[in-house]
Amino acid sequence: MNWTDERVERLKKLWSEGLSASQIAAQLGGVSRNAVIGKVHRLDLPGRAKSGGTVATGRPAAKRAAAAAPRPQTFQARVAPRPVTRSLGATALQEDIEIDAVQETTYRPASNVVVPIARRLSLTDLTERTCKWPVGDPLTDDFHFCGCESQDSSPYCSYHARLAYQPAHDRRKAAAARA
DNA sequence: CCCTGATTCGC
DNA sequence: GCGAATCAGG
Repeated sequence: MNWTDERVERLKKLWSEGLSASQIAAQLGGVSRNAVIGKVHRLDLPGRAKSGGTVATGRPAAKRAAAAAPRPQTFQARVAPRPVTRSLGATALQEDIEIDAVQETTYRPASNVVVPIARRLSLTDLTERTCKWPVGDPLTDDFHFCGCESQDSSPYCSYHARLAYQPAHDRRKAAAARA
């Protein structure tokens, strides 16, 4: 990716607004957070005085001569595929529960399901370890993602994973019971 | 481990 | 100039 004037402007703006380098990288796209940080320094923009990082000792001298390191991957984790068949326009978690869990399955009455506390993350705040369960109407600005800690490499937290991946036999039972 | 920014240096 | 590798700190 090329640092066009326009992209540099966006970088300056976002950096001044206090976004982290990784968030800016995600927003600009096509660059790593390292690239963003490097650019920030080259532009001689004011650093974060004291937050997070500290003065590093820098890289130890040459060592990657023979490396030819394989490029890790510029993560392009977009939104996860929609898990459930309905309720795209649901406004809140509670509604998802009613529609998908209560009706579809033979609801277990007193199961100790812990409803996660939504962190209301926006798209650019998602990482590979945050729950990507969409909440709200994507067309309105109250739309956000659950953002809870996701299990293992799952795109969802444990709670939403249960809603997303209902075993076939569960659904069948529910359907039979209804009919 | 997750994240943050900082630095060096091969390209 | 660019940014991956690496470091150091929360």
